[in-house]
Amino acid sequence: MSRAVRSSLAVRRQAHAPLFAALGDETRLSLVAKLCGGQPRSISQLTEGSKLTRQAITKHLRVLEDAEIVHSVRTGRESLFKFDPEPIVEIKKYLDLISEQWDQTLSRLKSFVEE
Amino acid sequence: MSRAVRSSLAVRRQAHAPLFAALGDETRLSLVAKLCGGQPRSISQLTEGSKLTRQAITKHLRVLEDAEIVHSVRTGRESLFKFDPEPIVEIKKYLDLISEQWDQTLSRLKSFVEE
DNA sequence: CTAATCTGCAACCTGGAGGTTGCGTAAATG
DNA sequence: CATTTACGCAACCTCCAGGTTGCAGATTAG
Repeated sequence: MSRAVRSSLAVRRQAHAPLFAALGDETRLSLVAKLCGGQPRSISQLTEGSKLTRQAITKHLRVLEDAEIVHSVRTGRESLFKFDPEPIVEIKKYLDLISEQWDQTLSRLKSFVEE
Repeated sequence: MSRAVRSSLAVRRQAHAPLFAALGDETRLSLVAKLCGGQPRSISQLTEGSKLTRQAITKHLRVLEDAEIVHSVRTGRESLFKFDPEPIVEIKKYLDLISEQWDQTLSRLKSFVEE
């Protein structure tokens, strides 16, 4: 493991854990799935069809908003939530670092066995 | 949003939420970072340098093991934990579905504006 | 054999996540 | 203007995640 990769994993850990946590809930994944379709939706719309209360959905949306996976804009009496892809990209980069580190290990192991 | 993509997001949601949740903790991300280096380590080794108790680390390892991000093998008096890359790959695929859905939206929006 | 090491199990504690209900207010509707 | 709709705030509840301590058993070391 190179020092560069290890430090990348360390430095970004604190920043990324809350992102994973925000996605670590079935209800919130459902909200993300609805919103990444592109069309901004109000809280009431997002509550439709759910077994949960509007307030519960609101709390989940706030969690996603804190993680910046979603942004809200108040328009009139309703607040519209829209998807922001940037944190998803960031998380994928982090996972790529892990995979990369693992692949390097495998290739080292392979060359070791081949000697 | 095509029906195929939407159903993929729905079907896999229940399976993926626990995976994200398992990664949604700084301590566990730290453990993953150590183990994806390739070398299997014992609980005591993984506890070294941490401010937490061995028992706390053990609990975190069990969470990672339930998510199959890590596997343990008891050898003698110590149990060795090793990294398993498969769930990480699975998570990346899921994030790719979300990104793909978002990109499709953008391209539709773009062609709409260009008309 | 004895002592040190590594672990598992169980009890216990605490804070916060996830959920509900109730109420008040602003905005759209008719 | 009266009513419905959409929302925010606050209090409250329950449960479990995350952490600790204590103890006992198995394994290794000297």
